[in-house]
Amino acid sequence: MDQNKIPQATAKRLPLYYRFLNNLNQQGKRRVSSKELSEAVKVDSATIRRDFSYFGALGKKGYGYNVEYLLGFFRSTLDQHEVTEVALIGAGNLGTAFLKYSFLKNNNIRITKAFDADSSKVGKDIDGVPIFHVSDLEEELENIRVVILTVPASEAEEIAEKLVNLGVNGILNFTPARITVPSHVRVHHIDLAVELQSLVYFLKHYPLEKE
Amino acid sequence: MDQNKIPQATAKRLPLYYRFLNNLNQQGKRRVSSKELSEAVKVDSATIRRDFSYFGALGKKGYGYNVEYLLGFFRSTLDQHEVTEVALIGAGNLGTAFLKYSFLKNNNIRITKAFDADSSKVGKDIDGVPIFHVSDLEEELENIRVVILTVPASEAEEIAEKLVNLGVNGILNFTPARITVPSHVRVHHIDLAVELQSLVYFLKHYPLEKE
DNA sequence: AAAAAGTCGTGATGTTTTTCACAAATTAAT
DNA sequence: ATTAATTTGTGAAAAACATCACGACTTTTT
Repeated sequence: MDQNKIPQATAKRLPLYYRFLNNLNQQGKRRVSSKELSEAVKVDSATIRRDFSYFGALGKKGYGYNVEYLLGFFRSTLDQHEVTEVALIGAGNLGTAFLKYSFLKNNNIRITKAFDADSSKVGKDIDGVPIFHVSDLEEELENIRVVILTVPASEAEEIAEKLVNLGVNGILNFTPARITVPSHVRVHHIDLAVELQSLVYFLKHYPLEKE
Repeated sequence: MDQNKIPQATAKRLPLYYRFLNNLNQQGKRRVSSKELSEAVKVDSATIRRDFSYFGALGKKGYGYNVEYLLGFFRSTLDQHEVTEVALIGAGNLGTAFLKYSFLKNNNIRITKAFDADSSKVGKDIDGVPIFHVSDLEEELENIRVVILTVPASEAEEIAEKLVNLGVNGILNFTPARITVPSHVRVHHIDLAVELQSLVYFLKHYPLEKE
């Protein structure tokens, strides 16, 4: 579609840069160097310059980057001019955390509908997001193409299949189940237990320098 | 300390393998091939074989891997014989999700204490984990070395510093703040907003094959 | 006006990770 | 017994990613 030349590793960092540039801009900062950015987002400054360079020469030698210009550039690169609607499936603790998570208000992604299997939650809303019953997915999902999946692991596979049939092509999967989907659907897994266990493993087996 | 030869990418996948082997074992399965594993955890089978090979020849040609043997091997590699105590700082929605997250019961990591700034929560417990006030960190944290940080972003930096002073050397940071810590402290960032935004970006710019 | 300091963009290099592809070994089928 | 089908473990190649280091240009200081 676009420039498929941008490395995936770079693409993953773009939202991070974008958020930090927003912060800088709100603080009234006019310019920023790759070194400052590096300290803030904890990414090597050469990596940052390289990342930016995939989009052309965005900076000025001896000066750095103009915050407003860079912000505008990333805003359009990240399609922040249009709203992306997202649905949340599973309004348990984790799901609720997402619905109340104010950092999503920094950008143009909106969770507009939530679904749950618990009838007692249906009809209510959390932070303004209405909750529907999962059996109403077909009628209510409409043209939403991205969902956050925070259901119990045992439900994941079945619900994922239903979602795909309804046209979803992006799933942010927080369940430990590695769901199987057709090749045109993208799934990003965030596996909380794995993250924690892996941190513990690194601590024991990859000791860091004591300063 | 150990074999620092194991690539980090491999180390990150170990807990995933471990969990899946546990499932297989509970299902009574005796043998498994890298191909089956691959389909289940969505990692290329050659990568799995390579990963395993760092630990020696664990399988048998023409046969595959013995589930019980492999499980036992990973159990000790991942130090599952001893319990790792973890504290949770910030018992909001996200923190509560962790406390109730049963998948941590599959392994030997235990969240034993939670802390929050909200006095009305202090003294209660969530799923058996007692909640203390953050001002009592010094007395209560004791010899816990790993924490899950689910506080508001504005508090992150200050609390992280306090934690480090109390001897913490591993932080699983769910706040959008990129905290600054001494070099002997390991921080893994999980940035929910970035993950969601990055998924949306990939969907728009890296279209997948239609089958 | 000149010198010093700062900073980008990028060629080149180094590192890490993934993947291919196949000999060797084992199991299963005939 | 023989043949066919599996499957590992790994050398080698490829791909992806990060970092170094420096010329070129800009800003700041003297």
